[in-house]
Amino acid sequence: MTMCGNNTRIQNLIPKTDLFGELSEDQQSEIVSIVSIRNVERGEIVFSEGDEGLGFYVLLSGRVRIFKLSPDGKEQVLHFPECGDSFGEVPVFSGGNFPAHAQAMKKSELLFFPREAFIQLIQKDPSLALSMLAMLSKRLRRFAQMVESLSLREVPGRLASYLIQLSRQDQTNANQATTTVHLDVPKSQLASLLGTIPETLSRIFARMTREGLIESAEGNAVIILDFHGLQELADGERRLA
Amino acid sequence: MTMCGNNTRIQNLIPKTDLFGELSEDQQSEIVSIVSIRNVERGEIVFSEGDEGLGFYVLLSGRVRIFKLSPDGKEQVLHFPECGDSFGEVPVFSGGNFPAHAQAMKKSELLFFPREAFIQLIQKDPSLALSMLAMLSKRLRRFAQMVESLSLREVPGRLASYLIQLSRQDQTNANQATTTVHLDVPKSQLASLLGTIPETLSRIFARMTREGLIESAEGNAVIILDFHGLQELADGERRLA
DNA sequence: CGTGCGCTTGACTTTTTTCAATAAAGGTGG
DNA sequence: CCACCTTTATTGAAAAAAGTCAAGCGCACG
Repeated sequence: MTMCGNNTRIQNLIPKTDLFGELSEDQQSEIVSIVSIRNVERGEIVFSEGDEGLGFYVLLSGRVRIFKLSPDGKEQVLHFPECGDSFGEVPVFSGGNFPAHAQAMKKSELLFFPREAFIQLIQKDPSLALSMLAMLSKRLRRFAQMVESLSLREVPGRLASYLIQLSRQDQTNANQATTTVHLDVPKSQLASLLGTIPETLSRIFARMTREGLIESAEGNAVIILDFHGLQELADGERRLA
Repeated sequence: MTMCGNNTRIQNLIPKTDLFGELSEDQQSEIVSIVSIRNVERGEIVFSEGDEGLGFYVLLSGRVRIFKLSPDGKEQVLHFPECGDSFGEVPVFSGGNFPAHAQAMKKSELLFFPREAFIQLIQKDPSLALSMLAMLSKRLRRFAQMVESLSLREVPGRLASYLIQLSRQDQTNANQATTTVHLDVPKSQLASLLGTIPETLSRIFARMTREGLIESAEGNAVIILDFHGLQELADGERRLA
């Protein structure tokens, strides 16, 4: 039920996703035939925790956050899908409802995969199943990491890990004495991803600056001075004053 | 390379697992042909975080804990597989190493599934893939719950949730005014599962007792008096003095 | 009948959150 | 282009939650 123009766009983007990139052209057109596209505006809720999970999504463009909400309104971000990543798959395979909320942080394009049709596709095509298993396994690994991080490390260590991780992804040379990384989300959202609040995050950036680990954290740019020091923080071998 | 006696035992147990219960007899014997059995003693490490993941396990009998270790020796339990549950699947599908440690808490019997052979099985048999997707999805849901719990709720709320969950599983009537639940792990391990330490857990049991939410928590038996009060604690609508 | 391990309790410290106030930044409409 | 307003970020002071350290109890097991 998608328009022709959309189908062309989908056909161009499907091959770039982890999930479908390795499929044959025939298989890819089968995918195209079951998906629909959904455009969402900044702030729009894609789905809420507890909604019936009739299918899952793939992020084509824009930015979405997946998060939990506590009774008193505090938020914990579970993850930010990258473009090409799927989200909301859990109820597709285990039934029931979405385990978390999904909200667009800016205008975004999503693909929607209806549950039944997708399961039929998997049954015809084990390699698709393996791709999905790989996707869920990676997520599981990151969640395990997150649990460890929340429980076993203090906020400075979690932030240090995050900065190191970012600097690895960033094209700039991670072994330079001085490296600039660019936060891909507002600091308030980063706080929520790290399991803390903006005030605490702000104070820790300030302490890191005082100790010469970073030069500054202004706007979304963090200038790293002491890579090795950050690594020690992340490993719990060092602590901030 | 398993002995005949073991094969019989495996054949009896395979049908009881979530993963393989719905397969045909032919498919089940294919499973039997690739697995090997592994017996472990109390305290024995099944695998360590960072080990190469050459396959995954299914718990047949006994008890195993999956946990993370911090540099300074603190532990966070990720989960306790039930009999019939698989664990250590992540590297099978996403490659790389085990994301956590697995240790037997008592003498246990495990099935080992070698990676390559299992993947070939999946390729022949999409319903096996769907079972595994369901297993990983359920785990993902529980991990998301755990992250929420660690980040958004205090220890009393986490413990209350755990007790309520236990009482639902327990055969005894959950709507009785007074219900006794039996902890299936030592309190020190429960503390680690809840992301805290034994001292804190102990103090919270004491506070719950003082407030009349439970009558006692002696040994592994917790006698619940005020089910509704626990629910309020879990939902953050109430706090301990 | 010790010995050791798991559990409990107390006093104290550390980390993080809460509350409040202010400053800076970004977008909108006059 | 600027004034305004909302959102986002920072900083301080105080409170709360949980962790550390230390000591003691009780029960199981050798």
